[in-house]
Amino acid sequence: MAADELSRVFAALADPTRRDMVARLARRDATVGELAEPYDVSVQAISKHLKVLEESGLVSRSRDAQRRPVHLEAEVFDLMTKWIERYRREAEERFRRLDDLLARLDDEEAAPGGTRRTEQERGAS
Amino acid sequence: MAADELSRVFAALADPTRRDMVARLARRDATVGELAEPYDVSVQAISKHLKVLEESGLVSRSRDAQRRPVHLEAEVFDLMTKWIERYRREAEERFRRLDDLLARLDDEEAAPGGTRRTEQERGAS
DNA sequence: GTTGTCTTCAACCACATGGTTGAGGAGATG
DNA sequence: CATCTCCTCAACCATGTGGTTGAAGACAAC
Repeated sequence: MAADELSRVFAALADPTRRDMVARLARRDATVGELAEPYDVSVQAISKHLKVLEESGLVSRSRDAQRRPVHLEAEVFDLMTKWIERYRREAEERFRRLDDLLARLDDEEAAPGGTRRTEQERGAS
Repeated sequence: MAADELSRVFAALADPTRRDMVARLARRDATVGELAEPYDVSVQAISKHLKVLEESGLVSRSRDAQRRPVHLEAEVFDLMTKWIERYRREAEERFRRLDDLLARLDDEEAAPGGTRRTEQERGAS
């Protein structure tokens, strides 16, 4: 998997177990044992998932005796939403421009100037 | 990788080449060849990336002679943003409540009733 | 100091992923 | 028909990922 942060964050959330852990951590911090409890896998497997989440920046760990409380770092979400929203916006603007174009073609069709375009050619759905 | 759609979408975007393709497709549709041109990998590799994007629902392909124009399906972005925003909101509300709690503790400290909490115990950063 | 609890490290395994090359399908064009 | 272009399929390879078990580190508690 690529090394840049955005890739690590997307990859970290591309696993249902890790997404569920993040969902639970949004409500409250938790220890590794608490996090592992609901799932039918070893604690070591959860420890590995946490390592992935930590390396993506989604999660941080402190220390409390033998325990390692896990805390969600929600700011990292911004990285993703900024990326997504940027291209969603571009795609939507482009779609809007296409709407304008189709509307203009409709006008031409209704108006004097002879247009050769048919409903068919424009791909009526 | 897990089979559910959200996992597939996150996984699809966890690769810089695929993210770049999505970014370019936000501006305009493109053929496989056009998409492959900027990258230093084989066309077959790009074809594989497109398969991943298509199976995640981020992209659709039509047909134009031998060409297979690729189109971005931006609605899928909503799946992700909804997931992200839900837990970001929960985490923020929780943070806000913590702020309230700390403010209330400050009040108690300043007011009559003897509280045992010290600045230390609350973990002043 | 020994024991017990929480967690991680290491080695291993099965399988997915991203890349390669080579062959071939689908269609336009000579 | 022959050929060229655009694209995908198949086989292969190296590496990454998610899981396992066993050992061990860090700390509390007896």
